[in-house]
Amino acid sequence: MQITEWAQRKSIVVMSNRDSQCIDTGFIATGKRQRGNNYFTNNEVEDDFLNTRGENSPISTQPNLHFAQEPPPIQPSISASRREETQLNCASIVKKSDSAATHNESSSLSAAVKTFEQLQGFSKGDFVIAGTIFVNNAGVREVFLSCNEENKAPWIKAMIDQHKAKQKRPWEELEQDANQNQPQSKLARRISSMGNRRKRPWEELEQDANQNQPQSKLVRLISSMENQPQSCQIQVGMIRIFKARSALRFAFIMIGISKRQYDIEEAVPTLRTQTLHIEEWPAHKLVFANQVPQSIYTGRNITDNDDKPIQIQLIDINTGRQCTNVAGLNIKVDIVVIDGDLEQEGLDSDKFNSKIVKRREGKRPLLVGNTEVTFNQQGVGTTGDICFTDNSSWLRSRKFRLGACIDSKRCGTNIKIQEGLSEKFVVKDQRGLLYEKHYPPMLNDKVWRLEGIAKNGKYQQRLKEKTIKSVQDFLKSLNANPSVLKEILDMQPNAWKKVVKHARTCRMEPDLANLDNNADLPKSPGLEPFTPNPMPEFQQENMEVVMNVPVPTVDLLHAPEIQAQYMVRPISIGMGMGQQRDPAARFGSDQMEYLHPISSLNGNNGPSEAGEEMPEQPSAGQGMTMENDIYCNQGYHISIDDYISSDFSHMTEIPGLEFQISCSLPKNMGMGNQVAPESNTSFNGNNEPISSNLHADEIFDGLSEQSTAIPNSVWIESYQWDL
DNA sequence: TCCGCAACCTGGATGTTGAC
DNA sequence: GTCAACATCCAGGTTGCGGA
Repeated sequence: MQITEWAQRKSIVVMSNRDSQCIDTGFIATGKRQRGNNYFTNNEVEDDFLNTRGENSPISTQPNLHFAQEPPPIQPSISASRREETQLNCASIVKKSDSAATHNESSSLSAAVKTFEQLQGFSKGDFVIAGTIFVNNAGVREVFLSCNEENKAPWIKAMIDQHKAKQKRPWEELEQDANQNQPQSKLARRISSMGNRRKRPWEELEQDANQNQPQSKLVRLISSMENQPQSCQIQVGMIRIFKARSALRFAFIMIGISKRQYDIEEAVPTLRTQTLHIEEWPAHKLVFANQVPQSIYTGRNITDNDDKPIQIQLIDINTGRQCTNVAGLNIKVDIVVIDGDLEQEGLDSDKFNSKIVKRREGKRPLLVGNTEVTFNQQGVGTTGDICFTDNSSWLRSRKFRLGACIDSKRCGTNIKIQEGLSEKFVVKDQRGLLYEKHYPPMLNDKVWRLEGIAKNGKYQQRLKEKTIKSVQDFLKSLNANPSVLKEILDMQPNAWKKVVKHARTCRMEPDLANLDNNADLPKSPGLEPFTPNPMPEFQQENMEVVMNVPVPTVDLLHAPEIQAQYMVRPISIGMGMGQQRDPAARFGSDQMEYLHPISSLNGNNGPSEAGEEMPEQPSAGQGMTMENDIYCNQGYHISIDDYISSDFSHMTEIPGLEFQISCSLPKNMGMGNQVAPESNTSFNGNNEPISSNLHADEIFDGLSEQSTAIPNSVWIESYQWDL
């Protein structure tokens, strides 16, 4: 069945002035046929068509392909009740259509119409339409909707008005003034400079899309309306909704339905009719089964996030299931490089082929190695050793995708299989490994492995002058006196927070001493996040105030008998309103019921239920984890994860909430003289509540600043445990 | 192959301007 | 006065190129 034939039968011009491919066609909405009028239901439309054909057309199995024998007649004005009825019917039709759609929902005609309704404020009930959807090489979908004569004119007018309203920009009038030799206003100068500035990526994209349009959309719209021969009674309205940085770009074209028969090609010689064959719909598609890393280095084998080979599966589009028995098919899949700006949505062979990235001039083939994949009997193909020889920065998208396609001729099959695309990723020059940041950083990493500190950059030089060369040095300085370190770096506040946060994720490994400090390979990217061992037993009688810094880390290195994993987490955090360590005495009996321990890392915040019992305080010999030692007033608590990430923002929004933060360490953990005992602190100052949006770092700064002023307002604990 | 240099790109911070 | 949009500045990140 051809659209041309269908259109001629229905006196509908299906048109496109671009190189577009039809991807969907059918009736979007019709009314219900009743005695005395000529509304059609979807099924009736299909029945009519089949009856006309007198045979079981393959189209009957194709969703969204429902053609009526006769074109919808002129529709009388729709009453409110009729409109509601129609809309209900339409919803049913669309739902049915959607459920049976054999291709991506976002590519379907009904999805386009839904979008159109939302953006333009029209209802399907306002018009009786047939429709078809095309996608051109630029990835823009064009939806052709036909409506009845009666509603056509007001619809077009409304579309134009809305389009004008959207296009109107405040400076346009001033720009016009400037063109008329009026003295330039500041705004006009700004407009002028805007014209010279570098275009933003989405503007370039828009420009590309517009290059397919020799005239503005509105000009074309009006022009086409004026120039169409009366005999055709064709009115064309067009609005392009362009959404920057989004693949959802629809161009809506409304075409009228003529009551008369006419020669389509003669009447509209510049328009091209589209052909759709049922055989063109692919039944299977290739899918990348595992995820390609977001960044890949040249010269490195392409594997997934788990360092396993990339796998490709053959999927039945209709069922969505994997084809597990392909033994009889001689299928070989080629792996190619695709421009990252190609989207899965509306993917077809032409678009796929047009986006294959070739090598740059003078360069080696972009992808080297075994780029041919053979399916096993389970329908899974596995890539061999393949790697990139060139980075992806020279593309506008700056990203590649891997593409999987099948050469039908070479495979000796007529089966059409939709090409597959991986997620987009960046391919970096392998030299990038030389300055890659480490997540998490290691203590013996150079300090420029931290975010915000460039190799040989300004900050590294400043730190170097103060003999801060490694992450370990950085953390030492941070713990001893963060304000001094902050002063040395003299960073922007956000940059400072960023580098501190990154440094605090520092991870230590048992074989630390054996690591090569200058090794440039990424350090164990797949390592699991640090998990502390169970804490040893406390010996409360050995309590000793030792420090005030939030993250006891560096000096612990001098206690080799202590396992590293104790070092990167705070041992205890106290949050409260007073000095006593006994929460009951500290908060008073009236608040006791709201106090509760942090017994897990689930991050729950908020008042606990009344009546919850106070936890027992740690005592000698009692197994206790640090999570059990975090309190605050008003029934809120802070999780260890929050502490690690230094994010107290949700806490500081609580009026009246006061912080008191302290950390304690076993006294034999080698803190030595790094922290002066007199710097033991609290952060409730003069018992004034903290109500501003303080970041953890600011809290810590406050700790230092206020420590000497309130020497006795301390709630710090220390325990010793047997190691 | 490694390294240094320089140019360019990118993103965040900040200031300016006009609309409301 | 506030907010949004935009330009400008700045520093880190990335990459091409040439020399050792």
